[in-house]
Amino acid sequence: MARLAGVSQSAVSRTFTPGASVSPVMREKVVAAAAALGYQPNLIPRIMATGRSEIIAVAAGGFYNPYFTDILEVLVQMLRDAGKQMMLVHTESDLALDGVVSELARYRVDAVVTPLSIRSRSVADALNALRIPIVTLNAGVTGGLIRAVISDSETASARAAQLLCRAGGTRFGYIGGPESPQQNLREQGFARQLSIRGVHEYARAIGNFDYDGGYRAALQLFEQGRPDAIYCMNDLAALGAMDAIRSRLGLRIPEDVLIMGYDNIAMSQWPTYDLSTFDQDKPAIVRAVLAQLGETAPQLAPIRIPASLIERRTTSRSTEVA
Amino acid sequence: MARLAGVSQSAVSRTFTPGASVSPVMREKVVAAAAALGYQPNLIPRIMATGRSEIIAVAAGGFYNPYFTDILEVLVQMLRDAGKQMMLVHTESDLALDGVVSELARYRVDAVVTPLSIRSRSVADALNALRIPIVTLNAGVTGGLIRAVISDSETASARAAQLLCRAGGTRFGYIGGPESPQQNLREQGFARQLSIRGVHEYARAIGNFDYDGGYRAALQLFEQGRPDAIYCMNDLAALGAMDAIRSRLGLRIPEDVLIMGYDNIAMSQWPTYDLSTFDQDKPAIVRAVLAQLGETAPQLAPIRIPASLIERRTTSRSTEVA
DNA sequence: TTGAAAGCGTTACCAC
DNA sequence: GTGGTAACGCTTTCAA
Repeated sequence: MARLAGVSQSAVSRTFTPGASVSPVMREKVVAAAAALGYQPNLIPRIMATGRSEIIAVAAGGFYNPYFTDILEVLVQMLRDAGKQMMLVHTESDLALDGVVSELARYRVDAVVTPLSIRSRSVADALNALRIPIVTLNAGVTGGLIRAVISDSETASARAAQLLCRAGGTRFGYIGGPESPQQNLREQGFARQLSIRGVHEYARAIGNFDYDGGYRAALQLFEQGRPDAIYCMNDLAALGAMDAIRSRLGLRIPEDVLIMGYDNIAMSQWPTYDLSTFDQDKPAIVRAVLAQLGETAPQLAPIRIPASLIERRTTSRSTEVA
Repeated sequence: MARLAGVSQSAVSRTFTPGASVSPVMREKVVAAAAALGYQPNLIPRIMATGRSEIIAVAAGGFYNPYFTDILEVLVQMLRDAGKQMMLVHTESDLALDGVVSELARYRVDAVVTPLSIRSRSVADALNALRIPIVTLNAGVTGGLIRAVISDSETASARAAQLLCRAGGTRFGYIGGPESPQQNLREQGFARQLSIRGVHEYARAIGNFDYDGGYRAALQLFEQGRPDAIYCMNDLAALGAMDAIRSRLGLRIPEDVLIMGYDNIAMSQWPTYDLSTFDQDKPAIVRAVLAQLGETAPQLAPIRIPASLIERRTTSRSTEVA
């Protein structure tokens, strides 16, 4: 009610609306009054009047994975720079997504961003029915209001196969996660490149995206044979695998076993691990997400963000130099 | 406008208000109509009418520290269970807090939760002036609308000194973080217990709460002397210290150096580290925060949540058994 | 450029 | 137990 201190509410509204026409005199009066009263316009009625909240919801889970929390941090910062607020909800599976989104809809959030993969057409349909734009940071079903920004896993994974071969790998292993689009893309990219190079077989084990999963998967891999070059679909699992290989199996890395991950989480560069991996350009990913938030026309294809190879000690076997 | 499908808006409002008096018949009619139209009450006008948003804001930084993201995860889940939403904003320093909170105020958030320590009276005053309840997960200035829920650092740190002595430590070291209330409490608790045990000197080095800080601090510690028992104010720094001690200094843990941390982050139990530490009971902490959100009377003293000792290999020297 | 007035979709209060 | 009606504090449209 800052309008007691000057003129009409229209004037106040206009001074606080970016591109409105107010005379300098008017604006000055209003600003002075606002400062005196410590007045700040309430955003709630604005949302009601305009239908836009400037709130972006993020539905995420897996906070144990530094990759997700890194993305979350970049996202929360860039959203704020873009003048938007973030509402955060915890969601473990895409199956729960439509429930979460419909709840969020009641707050009139402008869009939902999620690292979850939308795995089925039925979930996608339920989501589209809610009429809220969704940007997923994962491969999966898209179309309608669902858009995707993904890491270019196939290209990177082919590169991994290449590097492991060059570094002297001869018996390959792959540690993946539960069935999911990214899991499949990474394994395919890896397998294809291997087969181009004449390697048509490799051991595989499925972990759970986390450290323990990688630890167990590595042991399984060695029950099947004696791989000397392992590609893991994410760093956290790779670190678990490294520990299993070193402490449980008593093998050396990279001398006995080469290993690579994906994500470039902070721990991967700790000297104990010094893991070769692919860096996902988080700012680029988030920028792409923000750009998608502005778009309205259905997306033709997911935006692919290239990942860059980070070579560290786990792939630098001396034979390479020899 | 589900009211086209039955009766008055008051009736609709009542069916969607938990403790309201509606006849089963009425409720049935409304629910049916809502289901048919896919109607869900818009929460924005409700906020405007009631003044309560059921939104709790969280102002946090330091996502690189798993302790914070663990707390965040528990918080986001429990808030939801309590029927509230979380708005997340990134904030590195308490100095920025009043700016952030006043911005949040425009969304009519019910309260702000932050792991940041409110270090000065002037920041506290500025915050109180905004008339928004604040719960900090850290020691510091409280009073007015500012409440605190903290880990009982002093007791735990005394316990650390005790354990390191019993395990055979004779020359002590402490790795802390930048000046902050928790840093001081942990160092004091540790130092006091040492001095009770007749140890009046210890080496100290200041890191930066993170891995690199701990790594460098450990090296500094060993430039000052040759400590054989080190207490770190948090796990992340302890892990950095462990790597420095092992790879750079070539010493063994626990044979040559005992070490302890605080927080019990996931990585501390990885076999490579197997770090003794203090577990902060995150659900208990968050429950206490939620309880504080309901309180209105000024808080007399910060709520202290005990931390429990987790003994692992880094403090189990064989001399202990001897 | 400015002011008046009508909405926005709820809740809250008051009769019935 | 129910319906009517006045807020809530903005934006928007329309005249001046």
